[in-house]
Amino acid sequence: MLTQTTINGSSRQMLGKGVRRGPPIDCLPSGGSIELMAASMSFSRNEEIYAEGEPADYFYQIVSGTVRTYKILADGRRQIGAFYLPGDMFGLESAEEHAFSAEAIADAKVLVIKRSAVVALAQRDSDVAHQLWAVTARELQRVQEHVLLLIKTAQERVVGFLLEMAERARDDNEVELPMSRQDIADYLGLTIETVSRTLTHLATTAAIEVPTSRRIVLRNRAALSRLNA
Amino acid sequence: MLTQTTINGSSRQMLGKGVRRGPPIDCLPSGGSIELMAASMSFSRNEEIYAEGEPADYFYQIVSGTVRTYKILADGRRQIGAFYLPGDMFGLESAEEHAFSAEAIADAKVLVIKRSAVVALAQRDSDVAHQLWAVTARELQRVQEHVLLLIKTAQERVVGFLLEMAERARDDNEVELPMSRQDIADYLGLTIETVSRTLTHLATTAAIEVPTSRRIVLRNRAALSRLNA
DNA sequence: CGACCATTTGATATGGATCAAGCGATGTGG
DNA sequence: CCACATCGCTTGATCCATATCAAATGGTCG
Repeated sequence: MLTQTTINGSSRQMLGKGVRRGPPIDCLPSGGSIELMAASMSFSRNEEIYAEGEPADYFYQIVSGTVRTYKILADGRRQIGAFYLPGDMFGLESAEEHAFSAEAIADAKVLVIKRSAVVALAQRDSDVAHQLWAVTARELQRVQEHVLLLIKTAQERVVGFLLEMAERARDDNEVELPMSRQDIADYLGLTIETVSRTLTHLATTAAIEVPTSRRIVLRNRAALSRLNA
Repeated sequence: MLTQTTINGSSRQMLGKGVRRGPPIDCLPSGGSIELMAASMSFSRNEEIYAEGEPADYFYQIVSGTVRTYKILADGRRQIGAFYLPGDMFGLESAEEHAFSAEAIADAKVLVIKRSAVVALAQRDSDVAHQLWAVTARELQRVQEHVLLLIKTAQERVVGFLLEMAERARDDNEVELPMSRQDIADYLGLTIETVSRTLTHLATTAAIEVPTSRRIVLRNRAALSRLNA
C-alpha cells in the first residue's frame, strides 16, 4: 500500500467539490488495509487543501490535477515548495503540523488518508513502515535537488525546471505546464519577468519551442543539458 | 535506539584515524540492539567520510567534531547541503547511494552503523522503524528550511545561518563556528566576500560581535530576528 | 622571522529585480 | 456579435545587490 497503484485503485466516495477544510469524515470502513481508509476529495482551482500550521492529520495522494505547496514569508514573498502531479503523495513532510500550505493549481482529485491510521498500520506491518520511510526519503531527495536548483543562474534554474517537468511527463519532450509563470517564478526564486525572458531566450536559440504559453516542446535536449550546468 | 543518548552511550572500538573509505568491519557483536552494532571511527580535518555516488551502506552519528555534506557541480561550484554537529545523524538521506559527499570539517569521531542492520532491526521493532522515519522527516524539514534561506537576501541568509547555529549551540548567544567562511558561503549560496562583508556590517550595527573570526556573539537578537525577514 | 592561509576591504562589473508599458487571449455585458 | 475589461504573459528601460577581480591585513606554524 502507500504505493501509487494500490492506493489509486481505491478511489471511492467522493466527498464532493466545494468541501473545504473539511477533512474526510471517518465514515469509511476501517478495514485492515490502507486503501479501505482512503477517501477521495475534490478541490477546484486555487482552493486550499490545507494551511501551514494546521495539524497534519492526513496524508494525500493526487489522483488527477496538480497541487502546489508553498509558504508565505513575512514580507509577502511566496516560496513554492513543490508541485505534485497525479500519483504523487504529499502532506507527510512534517511531524505534528504542516510546514507548508497546499492548494490545487487546477481542479484536482485527491485521496486522503488519516495519518494515524497509516501510522498504526505501519506499527503492525513493517512493509508499510518501510514504504512510509521510503516516500519521505524520496521527498527529501527531491527537496535537496531543489536546493541545488536555487543556487544556479536564472537560465539554469529554468532549464532545470523544464527538464524536471519533462521527466515527470508522459512524453518527455513535450511539457504541458499546469502552473502559471508566477508559480514557476516562486518555485525557482525568480521573478515572473525573468522566467518569461529566459523562456523567450531559449526559444530564440531553438532549444525549446513555446507553441502556447502553457506548452513547451524541448527541441534540443543536448543544448538544454549543457545549459543545466 | 537511534536516539542520540542511546547511541552515544555505546561508543567503543575506535577503528583509528587514517582508516579511509574503510567502513567498519563487521566484527562487533550483533546483539539485539543497535548500539551493539555501532562502530566508532575517527576522521581528521578535511578527510572524506564517503563520496557522492558510493553505496550508502552505513548510517552515521557524530560523537564529536563537525561534518559537512556537499556536492560539486559540473562547473566546480560546491554546494554544502548541511553541517552536522555532535548528536546529529547523517548519511540516511538517500536510498541506494549517497546523494552528497561527506567530510570532516574538524577532527571528528563518528559512530557508524550498518544500514542493513538498522533496516533489519526496524523490520522487527516498530519503534526503530518509527524513529528511522522520524529522523528522515526531521532532515526533510531541515532541508526545506534551507530552501527558504536560499531565496532570501544575503543579509537574511547570513542572519538565518547565525540564528540556526545559535539554536544548535549550548550558549545560544555565542556561536563557535567550526567552519570556514568558504564553507558558510557554499552553504548559503553566496561568495566568501559577501559573507565577510555582511558579518562586518552586522558588527558595525552592533547586532553581533566578532571577537575572533570563528566566534560570533549575538548582541541583539531582536534586531537579528527583524533582519531575518 | 617569514611563508602561508583565511579573512577582510576596496573598486568595478553584471545578472536579475524593479518599474512600466504593451500585447494577446478569454470572458462578460450591452 | 461586438466592444471592452481583465488576466496572464511578454518586452523594454533602468537600478541595485551581489559577484568578480584585486589587494591589504591578520593569524598560525615551521
